[in-house]
Amino acid sequence: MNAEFRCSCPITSAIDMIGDKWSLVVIKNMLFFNLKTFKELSEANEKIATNILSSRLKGLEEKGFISKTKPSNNKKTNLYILTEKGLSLIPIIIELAIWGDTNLQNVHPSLDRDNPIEYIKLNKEKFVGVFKNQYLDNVAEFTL
Amino acid sequence: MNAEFRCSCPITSAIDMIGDKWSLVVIKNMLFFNLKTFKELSEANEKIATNILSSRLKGLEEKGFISKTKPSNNKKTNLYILTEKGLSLIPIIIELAIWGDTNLQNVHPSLDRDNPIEYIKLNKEKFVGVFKNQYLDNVAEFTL
DNA sequence: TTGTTTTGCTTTTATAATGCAAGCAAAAAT
DNA sequence: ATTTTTGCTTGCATTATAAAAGCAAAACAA
Repeated sequence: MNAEFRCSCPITSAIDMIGDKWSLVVIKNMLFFNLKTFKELSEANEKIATNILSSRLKGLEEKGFISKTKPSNNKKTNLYILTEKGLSLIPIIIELAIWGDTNLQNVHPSLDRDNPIEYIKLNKEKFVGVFKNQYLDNVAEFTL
Repeated sequence: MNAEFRCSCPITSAIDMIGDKWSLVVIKNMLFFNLKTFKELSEANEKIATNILSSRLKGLEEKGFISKTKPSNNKKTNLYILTEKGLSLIPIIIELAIWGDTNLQNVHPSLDRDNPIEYIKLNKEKFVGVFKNQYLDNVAEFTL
């Protein structure tokens, strides 16, 4: 996962940065399911291999999307928290959610539909803020 | 590029569908630069290898994002045209453009900035329609 | 009409990304 | 003091991407 850029196009460059198979999935699991530890992330539905998770967490930290901290009461467990830069990806993730929800039901019958996407469509901008604040609330104790 | 799905999450499933290194790049070049032939697509800035382009065009056609036609006056050249399903990816592509434009300048000094992204940010929904209509105008002669 | 290009690929071989299984040390729990 | 958990790493298999060459049919130029 080398972050070289193929050309000067911002779209292609965004894909070069976060367009691998796992980066956005990890960030989504942190954002929507409040997963924070290696264990939690490795047990998410997507079943990422631990060596890949390890290398993605390293990469995401180097690129500034997440920060790694230890909780005061535990010397083993690391907490991975989204930074502002990580949260800046919310609009992309929301568009992926909407697109998947509206376009994939036919080819993917078991796709989750018990989600609030119909509401999100009505006011995307608002929900970008909602998800961001929800996340910041959730991690507030670790970022003070 | 197998379109199997890792889980039932619409975000992860969207990435499974269009999250490889090239699919969105090819679609972007069709959409914004009106590239339509194998030759034109292979000569775009990203310099995709012809074997990869070939396999992506096949995959995108199978998945319904593009359609392949021959112009009436030429028996050799194929024209690849975005379908409605292909055009449904515009919101994702626009978010990638905005994100890349606002977040990548520091790490990618030669990033294009002579683009209308500042305007697009002001009214994303509108520009989704603008780009779609612009494209449909451009390919009208081939889709009648 | 006979070369010569062009187009749209395929084939081959190399490298990089991802996946799977096992292993392992430090910390935490019992 | 022993077992379990956590957060990884290592080794190897598989898949995806890349680079280069080749090639037949169509289009073009002479």
